[in-house]
Amino acid sequence: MLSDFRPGDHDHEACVAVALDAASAVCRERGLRLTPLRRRVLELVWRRHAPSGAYDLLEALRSDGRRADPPTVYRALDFLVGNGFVHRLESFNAYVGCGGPEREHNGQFLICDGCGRVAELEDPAISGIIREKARALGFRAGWQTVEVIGLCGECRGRGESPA
Amino acid sequence: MLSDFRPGDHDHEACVAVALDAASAVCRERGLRLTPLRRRVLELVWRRHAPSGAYDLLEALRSDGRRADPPTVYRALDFLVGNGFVHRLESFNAYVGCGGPEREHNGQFLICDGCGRVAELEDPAISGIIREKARALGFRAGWQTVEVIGLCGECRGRGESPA
DNA sequence: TTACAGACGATATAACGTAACGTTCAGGCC
DNA sequence: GGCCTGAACGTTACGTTATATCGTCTGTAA
Repeated sequence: MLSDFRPGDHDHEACVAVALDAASAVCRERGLRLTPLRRRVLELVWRRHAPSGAYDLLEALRSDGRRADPPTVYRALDFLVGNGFVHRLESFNAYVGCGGPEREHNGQFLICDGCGRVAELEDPAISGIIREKARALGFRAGWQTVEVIGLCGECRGRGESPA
Repeated sequence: MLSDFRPGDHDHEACVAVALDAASAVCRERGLRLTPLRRRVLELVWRRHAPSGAYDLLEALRSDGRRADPPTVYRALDFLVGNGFVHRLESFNAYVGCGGPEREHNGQFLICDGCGRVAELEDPAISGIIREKARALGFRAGWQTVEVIGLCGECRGRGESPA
């Protein structure tokens, strides 16, 4: 698992800092430029464990006092998604921080319908069986989008009903 | 498997007709109204084995001479998706006909990057392992979105390169 | 210092989707 | 038939998500 449903009381500042440090390190390693804008967008994405929409991020950038328009945030997201620091959730048109940017991967996402939090798996059994079943039909699988809506443990405990 | 990559030379008219007849039958059974508009949208979706965007469908309705605006096509799609005649591909914001509308299901989609055609699986091994892996994390899985981009057999044969 | 490339600013527009309200039409009932 | 009702549809307006294009700035290196 690459990122878990963090308990509500975890040290979120530390959690964000770790993610930013990891991104810095990876960029240094690969000769990528983690510019202030890109770093800021990554931070904004990480500040919520729930998915952020591009226009939420845009508004946040503007609250920083920065002049920002859609291409600004989309360019930053392109960089972050392209280099594996952030994932896009297709079924939400939204973005979440990646828990393991050090290596390429094709994760699976559990999205809680109660609290909106997201956990990221990278389970070879899942990706493997999908690849195999596809291959049996003559299909060579490239990228897999696996997104599951449901209820996390905490929300089930609180008796949240699925939408 | 609910629908395959049909060979380029299959009898597409028949293929569309079968889908429309199946939908008619299901609607009759369930007391649903397959109105001319809904039927027409379903037909338009089926005329391509590749996904159709809502605005493509809108334009096609207009070419029919019909006055149509976005809510028209979205309402028809809501009906068709809600009752299982059509699936929405989240990663494309697009729609494809469903090969097995008779019963509820949560399929998996193989989308060819070469020709755009889509195959629909309903493989219990895939949905099962996802549900199990999620459960191991305390997560109760509801709806699964599984969409795989890759190359179908025909396109691999033609040497199409993945994008 | 010049040349170059990548990042960003700025404007405009494309693509996808929904809210709200009025009208029409099919089906049931008297 | 005439009336009622609710679903479907028409219509206007708007909200949300994403991209094209071109100009400017800045850091790097010849």
